[in-house]
Amino acid sequence: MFSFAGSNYKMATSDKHLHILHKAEELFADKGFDGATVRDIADAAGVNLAMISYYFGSKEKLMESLFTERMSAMKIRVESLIENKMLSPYQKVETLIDDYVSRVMEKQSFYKIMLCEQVINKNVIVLKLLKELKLSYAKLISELIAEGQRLKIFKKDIDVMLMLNTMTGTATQFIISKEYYKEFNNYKKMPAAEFDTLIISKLSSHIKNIFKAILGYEE
Amino acid sequence: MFSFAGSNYKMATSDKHLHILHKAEELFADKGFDGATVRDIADAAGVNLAMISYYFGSKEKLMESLFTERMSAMKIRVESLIENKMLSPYQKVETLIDDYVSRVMEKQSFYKIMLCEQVINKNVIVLKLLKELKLSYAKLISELIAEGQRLKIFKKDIDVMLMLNTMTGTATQFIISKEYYKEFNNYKKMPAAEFDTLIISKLSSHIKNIFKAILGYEE
DNA sequence: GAATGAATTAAACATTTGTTTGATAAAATC
DNA sequence: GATTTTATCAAACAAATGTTTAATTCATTC
Repeated sequence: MFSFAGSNYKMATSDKHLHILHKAEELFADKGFDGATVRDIADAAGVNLAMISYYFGSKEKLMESLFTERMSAMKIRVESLIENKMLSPYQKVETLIDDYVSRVMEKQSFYKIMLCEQVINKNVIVLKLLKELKLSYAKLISELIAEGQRLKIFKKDIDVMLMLNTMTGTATQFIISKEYYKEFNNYKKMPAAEFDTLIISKLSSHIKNIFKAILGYEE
Repeated sequence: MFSFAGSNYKMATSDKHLHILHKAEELFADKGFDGATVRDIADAAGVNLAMISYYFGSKEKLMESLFTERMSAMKIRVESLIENKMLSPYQKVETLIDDYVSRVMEKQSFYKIMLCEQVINKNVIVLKLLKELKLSYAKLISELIAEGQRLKIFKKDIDVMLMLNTMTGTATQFIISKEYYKEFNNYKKMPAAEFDTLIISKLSSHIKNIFKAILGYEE
């Protein structure tokens, strides 16, 4: 029996696997990898302490599992977008931004973890996954930009990685200073869900404007 | 006697205080607050383990001391810039960006720590300092922008905090993905110091261009 | 329905953690 | 120069940590 959301019911092993993973994700985001103890995670997931080692091998490997799970999904989405023949280069850029912003807002916990892991650089497997994602991402976008440059709709001499830094930086910076934003702009009484949709559109159009300026694109 | 940089010489108490603080800063940036142990810090600073508690009271208070020391300097610099009557609003914006970028690059360790602390939000005193800085910063810049708007050199309806997010986000995102940037742009053979000065000017002009677009400013 | 394998458990394990102690050395004060 | 205060140290402390154990329950297979 497995206690979850108040009621008890059986859960497939792979589901339980995921359930633990996502509870760990929340705790890692709130307390950091070293701050969240295996006991915290086991309690939050409603499983016995020993199950963490039993399922994942170790706390470190649990973190690696989380990264593998979350990051495999990301890469596919970007690649399929780039390969879409129906969209112009600028439409691809816009879709990319929309996609990125909504994904960051939806998976805030994971993006917080990514941020800390990039600072600390301890787990070599996580590091490798991050590097792989980052470089392949930059490469894909580079080709996209180059295509736009051939079509003379984008400026020459664009620092792609700096541009991407601005997108990821703006979005991740936002999730860690969300509360200050609320307070400063008097959004404190607004329901959380409403605020989130509002901010997704604000962030998206903000970044799109920036990208237009960087790319020298005019519609 | 106090061992430092290979040789032994006496050091004033307040200097030793600072010396420990800055060694701790490096370790917190590399390993995170929970990852860096008091023993690590004592070893790195070349002092006895017990001296940390003796000087600072606790590991947490050591962190708070670090924040108090580093952040008091920041606020003063911004305020004196804003009050400078010799500069036009846009010149102030440019100086602000130059100032911010070079400070982030110069104090990379501390900005890494700030990033993680904002994610984790554990130490209430650190949290309070961060909030205070962030809001007072946004307020000052808001007034500066409003002045530019009165003079009709800046656009209306500017989301100041989102704009600042872009500046801080781009810069901090850069310091945590510096190595990828080097690799992607084939800067790997360049000496570290040369790369740093290069990147300061690149980052500054990048952010200035973005701000020009956001503010609708033309020279 | 007995036998096999997987899942779950409470307890124990060895380290590591931040902090304190009590003794000693150095410096400052009178 | 004696006394008081401050600084330093090795050792000890209790609590917390990730992991393992060995027993037990559950599910599946024959």
